[in-house]
Amino acid sequence: MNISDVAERSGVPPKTIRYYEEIGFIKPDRRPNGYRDFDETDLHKLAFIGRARSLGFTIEDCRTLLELYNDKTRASADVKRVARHNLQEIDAKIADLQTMRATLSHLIDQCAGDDRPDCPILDNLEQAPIRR
Amino acid sequence: MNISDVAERSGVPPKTIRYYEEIGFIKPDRRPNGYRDFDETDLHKLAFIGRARSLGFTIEDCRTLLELYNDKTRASADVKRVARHNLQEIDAKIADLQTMRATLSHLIDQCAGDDRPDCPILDNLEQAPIRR
DNA sequence: CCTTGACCTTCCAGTTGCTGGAACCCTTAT
DNA sequence: ATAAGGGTTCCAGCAACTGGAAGGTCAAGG
Repeated sequence: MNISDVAERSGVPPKTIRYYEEIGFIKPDRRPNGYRDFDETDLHKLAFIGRARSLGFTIEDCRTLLELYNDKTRASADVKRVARHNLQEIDAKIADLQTMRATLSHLIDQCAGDDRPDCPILDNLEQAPIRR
Repeated sequence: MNISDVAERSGVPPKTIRYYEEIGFIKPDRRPNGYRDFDETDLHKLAFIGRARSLGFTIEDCRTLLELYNDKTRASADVKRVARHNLQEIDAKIADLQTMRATLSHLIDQCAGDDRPDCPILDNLEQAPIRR
């Protein structure tokens, strides 16, 4: 299979596939003309990584998951642990954004939004940043 | 004021302050020995940018906000517009993360998390990625 | 006067996860 | 023969810093 076929079928763009080869996720064969030749296993792996990425797993998470995926004797508990960790990170990001949202939304409500120059948003931004 | 003083008082690390100078946010004086010499205005601007960043404004947003901040005749409506746009982006990110969270959380619930190798999480990851 | 340590400086590289573009080769159809 | 549409490599760049190396400066202590 050529790269554009596997891109279409896996949903991962060619550029990204080359990148995933570069970082060692897949090792497709090469034809005599230098073209990459993908098999069904490559296809599965790419779809797997693509889906994991779209669920917010980092590249390093994917590396771990891919090992577990390749190891047919792994315990589901190991996978669950990685997934739980990812879920925690997602929750932390959501909480962070919701805090931001509350503050900003409050500021927007306070601002008249007219032609006058006085603006509570700018006034508030003069405070020290929120440390994290 | 030296860089570490202004870093402490503004809450923005020295490295980041140098970076902000590089991209033109501030233009502190220089002493004969080459050290940067910050005044109160620099301090205010740095705190302003730091706080805006912590509220999810991008660097480009900050550039716009800084102009509005410097322009004492600006209309508060202009500031409000930038802030509203930022709020929309934050909402979009939250929605995205919540979708991820729901899918992942569902998968985790489905997974026994024991010593056996069968795992609904891995099975599901084999599906095509979520396109966006 | 010398040393020590805490500052400060610049510059280069790395982070994350790709993405765009240039320059070039290969294949297939007309 | 040629043109379109594959494929290849390599280099650069995005955001927004952050770390580290190599070196200059300053104030205090022995």
